Amino acid sequence: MLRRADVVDGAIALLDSEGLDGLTTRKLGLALNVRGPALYRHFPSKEALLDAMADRLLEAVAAPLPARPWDEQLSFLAGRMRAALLSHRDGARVVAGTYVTGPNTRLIEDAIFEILQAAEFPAARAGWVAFALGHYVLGHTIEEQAQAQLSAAGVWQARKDALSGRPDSRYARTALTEAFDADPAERFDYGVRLFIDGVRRELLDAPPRSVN
Amino acid sequence: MLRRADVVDGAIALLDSEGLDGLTTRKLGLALNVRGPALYRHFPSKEALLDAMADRLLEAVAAPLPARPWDEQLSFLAGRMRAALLSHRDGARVVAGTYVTGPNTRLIEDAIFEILQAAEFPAARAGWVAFALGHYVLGHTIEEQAQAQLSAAGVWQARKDALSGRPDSRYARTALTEAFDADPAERFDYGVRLFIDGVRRELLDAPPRSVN
DNA sequence: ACCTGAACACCGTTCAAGT
DNA sequence: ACCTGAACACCGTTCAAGT
Repeated sequence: MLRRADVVDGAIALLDSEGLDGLTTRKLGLALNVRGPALYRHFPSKEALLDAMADRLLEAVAAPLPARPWDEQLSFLAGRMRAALLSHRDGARVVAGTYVTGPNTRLIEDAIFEILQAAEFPAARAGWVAFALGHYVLGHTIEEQAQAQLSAAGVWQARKDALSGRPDSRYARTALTEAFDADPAERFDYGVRLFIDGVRRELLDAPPRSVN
Repeated sequence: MLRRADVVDGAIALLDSEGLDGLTTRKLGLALNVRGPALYRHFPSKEALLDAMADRLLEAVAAPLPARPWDEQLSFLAGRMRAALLSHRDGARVVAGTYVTGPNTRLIEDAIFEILQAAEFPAARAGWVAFALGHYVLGHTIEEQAQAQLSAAGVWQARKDALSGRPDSRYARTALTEAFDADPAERFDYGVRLFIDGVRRELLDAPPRSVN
């Protein structure tokens, strides 16, 4: 008998082999030794299945954090989110497609709030920080996976080639080649660091009156 | 006779009325007084059309910037990107779907490089800054539009209601309600500011040796 | 209770044929 | 040169019928 969790797991496995555009109810049914319509016992629509997949993809992110200073924890968590979204083909697009609101999203938000609270960051802005960080991670991973698809074809190299024969300034050429050739993980961490530096400055600007 | 630019414009108009999922070659054909297959004279595939739409959506962002300090210019540009992606239904998803590489993307990148060069920001990291900012904007607008869809249904309100009856900490509840109720534009600008503060710190840490 | 077969109303894309 | 009609190989989803 088919269990709901098996459907989600099977869907994520099929995502890896077929990609998001190749993920159909018929193929998923066959992979689970069932016919497509049987899936509708567990999910009212394919969209609902995608929602469940998105939450499943974020599961590992909600694990407990090592004890560290707040800035390292935030950076660590961002890295974990990125790793989770990249761990399956089109993972970022799956999560971006649904407005994420599953249980794991809440757990991750709570983790960020605990970090910020420990750092004595104002509660009124903690949600803004959590959203901003999440949006950065989402945007970055979407583009990383899109770029990976294009690299598989030759499009990426073609764009790099077009670069060298351009009338751009030396500054622009340096900026672009350094960005294209960089290790994506390093480029990602750099953005996280800029962001966290901004958070730190916010802490210094409006120091919490912890002595009251 | 059908011109390529008319197809792109018609597709964006249809995007507003039907949404990305309702944008089909058949409907677009009819809206242009033609049958679906006629579109293949101008685009080798629907994906190629979506690429052209993405570039078209970013057109307004590439306009010249007012003379201002670098940080205001960066913030202004980010706001313009956001406005462009939000100006049509599912605009962010259209841009996220394609790995953006059209002419307007290049113009926007160049604009950022000019801003950073004027601020004497190191060329080797300018591309990283441009990408990071773009990824934040993309992630934010995707979620903004997804949230807007859910608001149209009642899902958003439902989640807010679920919030009040939760055993969360006071800190988490404050953080979440402040994030949900905030003006999205303000929340967006806050994230941009964190980010720009990080860029500013980078400038102070490794000051360019402009006097050589 | 759980699943299937057949059907409905669609898709993107191809291509011979029309004008 | 530009477009259409018809067709191909699919989709998500519904639902009566099977077991």
